[in-house]
Amino acid sequence: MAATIKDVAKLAGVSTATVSKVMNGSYSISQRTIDHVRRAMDELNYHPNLRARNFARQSTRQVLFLTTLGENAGFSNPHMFEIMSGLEHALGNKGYLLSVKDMTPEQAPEFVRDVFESKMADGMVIHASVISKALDDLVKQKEIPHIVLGQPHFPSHFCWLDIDNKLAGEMAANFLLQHGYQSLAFIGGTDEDKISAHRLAGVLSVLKEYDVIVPKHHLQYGASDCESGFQMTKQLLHNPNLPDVIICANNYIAYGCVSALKEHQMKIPDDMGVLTFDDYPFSRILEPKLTVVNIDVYDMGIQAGKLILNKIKKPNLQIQFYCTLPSITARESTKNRST
Amino acid sequence: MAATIKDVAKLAGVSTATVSKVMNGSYSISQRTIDHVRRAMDELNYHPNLRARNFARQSTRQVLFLTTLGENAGFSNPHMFEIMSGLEHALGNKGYLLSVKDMTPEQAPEFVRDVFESKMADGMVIHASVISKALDDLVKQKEIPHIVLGQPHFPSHFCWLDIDNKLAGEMAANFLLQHGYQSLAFIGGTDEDKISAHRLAGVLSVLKEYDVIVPKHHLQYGASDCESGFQMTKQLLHNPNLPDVIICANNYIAYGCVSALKEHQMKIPDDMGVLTFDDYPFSRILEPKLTVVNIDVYDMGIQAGKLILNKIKKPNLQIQFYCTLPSITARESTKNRST
DNA sequence: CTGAAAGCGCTAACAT
DNA sequence: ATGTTAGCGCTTTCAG
Repeated sequence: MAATIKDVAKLAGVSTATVSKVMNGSYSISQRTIDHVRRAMDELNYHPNLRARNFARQSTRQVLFLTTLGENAGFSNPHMFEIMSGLEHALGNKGYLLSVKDMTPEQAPEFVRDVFESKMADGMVIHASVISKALDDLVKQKEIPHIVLGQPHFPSHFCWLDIDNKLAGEMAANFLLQHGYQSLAFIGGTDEDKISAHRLAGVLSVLKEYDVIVPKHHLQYGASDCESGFQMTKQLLHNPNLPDVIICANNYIAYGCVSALKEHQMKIPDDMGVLTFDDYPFSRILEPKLTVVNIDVYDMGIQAGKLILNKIKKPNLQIQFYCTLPSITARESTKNRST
Repeated sequence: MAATIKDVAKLAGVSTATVSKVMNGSYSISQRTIDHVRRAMDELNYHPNLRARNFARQSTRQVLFLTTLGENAGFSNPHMFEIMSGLEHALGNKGYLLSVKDMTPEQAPEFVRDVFESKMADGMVIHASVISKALDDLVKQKEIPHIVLGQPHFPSHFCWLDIDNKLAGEMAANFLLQHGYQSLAFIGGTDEDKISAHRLAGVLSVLKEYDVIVPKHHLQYGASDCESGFQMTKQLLHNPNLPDVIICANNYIAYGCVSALKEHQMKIPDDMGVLTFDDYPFSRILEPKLTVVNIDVYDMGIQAGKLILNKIKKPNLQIQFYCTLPSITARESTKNRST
């Protein structure tokens, strides 16, 4: 049987209260006693029982990550796991443990309520894929410490965190203009693809600022996959009025775009520049390697961890965040044309 | 303040023991009482305090997943997260919660010991990337319920679970021979890459069985990346004695292989067949789509979950497992030559 | 600076 | 079929 606080107390010749104080760093204990207790703990190889501690403290030092974890999630959504890694690090650093729970939006309200009432976790990080109006009501009413990953697509009281895709679009456009590109095209998802839409909005806002006119056909919309990227690029090339660079809403579209350009014997970046968002999964492997506006999802996880810990400490903290700065990685698919 | 078991007992006019029995499905309670208690629970919106329950039960219904979660892990090792998804599902189904903890091999022994002594979790799933001889000793001595994901590269007492890469190699070779291929080449990693080595061993064992001779230069070894795949393929093509199919140890090598074949104007599958292992990340996207021997890592997670739950129930269960059957997905990069 | 003792909320053995 | 009660191991208040 493992040693308990009583054993330590007995061996050290003090009370259990004193042992507890030593463990928790109370100031009112003499160095002498501290040493005694420490020695006793070592000797007995004492490890405090966390279950008892959690119970007594009424806190588990545990944060729950709620998300949809379908089969193939590891491959189709590595970003989520990257966020999770960051989250774990931020929590682990502060002695908190991260737990993961697969969930549908339908199950979420009941589960969240249960977790909260049963004190299973001190706080929750909720992926936007499982939120709902019902969850919003619950979370607000019970004042449940939480952070939502991803901007909710409906008005809500959630405290959330997201990537600034519009800013990413702005950075892309600014970068290209500064490098002497004058005619930008954008191929991306339809309006349902909010990420693509935000990136495009950022691009357009910069172009407008600089009074750059964008011909209608320089904006192509389609599905967010390779095939669609291929088709959209062909559409673009069909019109004699060519852009000098194509901005692809994501890596899959970029893959199709590069294929189409190659088929048309166009050299990248000499005949056409290519820029995309997100450094995954093709941008580093494609020939030529692509210039990207990258988003640091790992850092997003860290931020989420810090936020939820804050929320746990000060539950009345009321924030709605929008953050993580994108960064540009210039590679071979663009060049400096201004020189 | 949330309702406790006492409140429920009082309202239902029974003892707390009875309420507890109702919750835990004891058979010796009359339907009448059950109904009363249930009603009282609903009325008070009672949720049992898990911290108290864990404490009383001396179990947390929680399994810890220990792994190295470096920055970029989500992108570089999606398989691990896919396993994790399967694991979560297997555990969640049985009412267990999965927690995740980043860890170095150096930290692992102390942490594992701590988890075990402190009863923080009922069992652990340990990724092979964090195991060590020290951990093996500890786990054996303390009889800690665990499953290691991945075959240890040293003699140990661990209970582990892995993909049968040798079998995957055998399946690849059998598949190709059955489809009329007669001269197989293999390009893969050096001996350090155990996965590649096992796959090759499987291939060779089948070829030996059928008395197929493999010319030395049909086996190429290099790094496990695209560039190396490219180079190894060029080496292969350099010799006039060409194989009719190239088996690539993994997707990255396959990517380089396909690039090299294209550069040499070789048509796939007409001039040369290509087969690879693992359906990620290029095999479904490359032109042509690749025939693969796939490994169901999600299922591996499920198996791991079932195993660890078994171990938790019956700690003296002594097994060393080797499992998850590979499966073949035939696509465009191979054809049937026997007709 | 230290100790006694009262919980924390639930479970389970035992008694009825 | 149901109730009594003794823990589970630690924290924390209050008294000394």
